[in-house]
Amino acid sequence: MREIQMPPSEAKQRLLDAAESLLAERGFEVVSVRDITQLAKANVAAINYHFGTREGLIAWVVARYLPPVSDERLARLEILERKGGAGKAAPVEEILDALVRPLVASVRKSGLPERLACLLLGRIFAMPGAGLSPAMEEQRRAVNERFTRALGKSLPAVAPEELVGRMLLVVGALIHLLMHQELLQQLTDAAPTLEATLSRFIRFAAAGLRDGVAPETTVKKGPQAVFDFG
Amino acid sequence: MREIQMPPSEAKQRLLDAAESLLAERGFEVVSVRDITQLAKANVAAINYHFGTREGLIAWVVARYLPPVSDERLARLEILERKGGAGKAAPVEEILDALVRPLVASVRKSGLPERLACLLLGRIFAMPGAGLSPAMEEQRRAVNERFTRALGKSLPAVAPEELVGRMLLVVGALIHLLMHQELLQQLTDAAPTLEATLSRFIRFAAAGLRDGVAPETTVKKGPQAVFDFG
DNA sequence: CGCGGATTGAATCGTTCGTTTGACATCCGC
DNA sequence: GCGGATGTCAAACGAACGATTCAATCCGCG
Repeated sequence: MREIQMPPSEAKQRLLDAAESLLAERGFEVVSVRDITQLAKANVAAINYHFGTREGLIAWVVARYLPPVSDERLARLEILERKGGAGKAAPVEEILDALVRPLVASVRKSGLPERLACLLLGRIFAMPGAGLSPAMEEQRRAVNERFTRALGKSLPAVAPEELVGRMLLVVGALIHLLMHQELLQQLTDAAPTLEATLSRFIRFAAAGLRDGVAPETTVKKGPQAVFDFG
Repeated sequence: MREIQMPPSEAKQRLLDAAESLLAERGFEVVSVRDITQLAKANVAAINYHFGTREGLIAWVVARYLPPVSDERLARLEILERKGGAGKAAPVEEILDALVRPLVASVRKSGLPERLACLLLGRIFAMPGAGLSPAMEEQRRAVNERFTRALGKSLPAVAPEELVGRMLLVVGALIHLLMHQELLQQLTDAAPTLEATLSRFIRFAAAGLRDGVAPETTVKKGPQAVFDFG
């Protein structure tokens, strides 16, 4: 046939990249292996060769995004707690910052357009119990538990069950924000940056978490923006 | 053949009920017409006969849930505003109550178990731009706009774009709550009622929406933003 | 050079998808 | 009773799905 051939196994990378884009754009359930191979300019068999099954490829995509975010979240939280010393509880805003800032790091690091990267992260966090590998599932659970405990220390006046209930709302708000951030840019005239949007999320979530607790019993962060990169 | 035959077009109702359960449990994208007809003990062709297409059936299911909720939401909001009189703005909590109470009414009215009904509502509100008919889409948009304006009157100190951003978070928290309410029942020992959970949502959302506002502030003019959250 | 593992390609597997067909059953106004 | 709506049924349609096969090709290494 005399056809030139691609360098070995760049196809694997192309498949991962193509899968990333398509899964982000359309969702995990409606993207077919043929969609992916077509965008990646690869053969249908390549997916099964490199990743075993379609689910295997999806697991690879998730594994490229979720663990770095989880690790950095935990690392930031640990730094935060160390900084405060033994008895001190960190301000709610800073804990939420540790939860959220790894997301923008992940978005920037990925080669994807900001919109797609946010969509992908949103979809990953929105699919608990459906498709995530047990390891990823456990990791996500551990991070949630860790942050809930940390917030509990900063909000001793909030009963543990109440805190869990509020955290469910916090996580939901964050997921929805990630998946529909684009709406903000067409609803408002100006196009807010991702940092500004997440900063608003932090203020909103902190206010919600703190609801009903007397001001003096909570460690508060100053009024300055959490996300001031520039 | 001598086969008994079902009463005329009870099958249509059975198909709707079966579709409701399955769509709630598994999601709109992964339920096949054969899944539905099997649960409904009906023939595969019945779906196309009664609803035209698979999407037609889904539209019927959505049309059974969404419009009543939207109508009652608007009705409650109107009562609220009438009650307050011309210049008075309603309390934030009462506006949020008008937003969520129709949900529990819909859950109770539906024949579905509470868990499934909440799941279905959550999935409906979570799929903006994907699958909803233009009429439903517009209805949802109108409700969002209406409530955002009402909240803007009660929170004149919050800039309109800021309010839109916060509403995105409110809606996200509500959707996530509807879809993962079950988690609360296994994370906490006690099983909170739907009303209690939604009441917590109201307090949380009100606190988040009110963040940073002094008790009394000046009234600002709202812009002509189009309101469309998920 | 030639061997061998790694990778790709075209073709095809069996399955499931949504939809359609046409025969058959039931009901109702005439 | 008869005939046309109204439903239901088994069967089949073409298309798309994930996965597999197997020969062809590439590349490092002897």
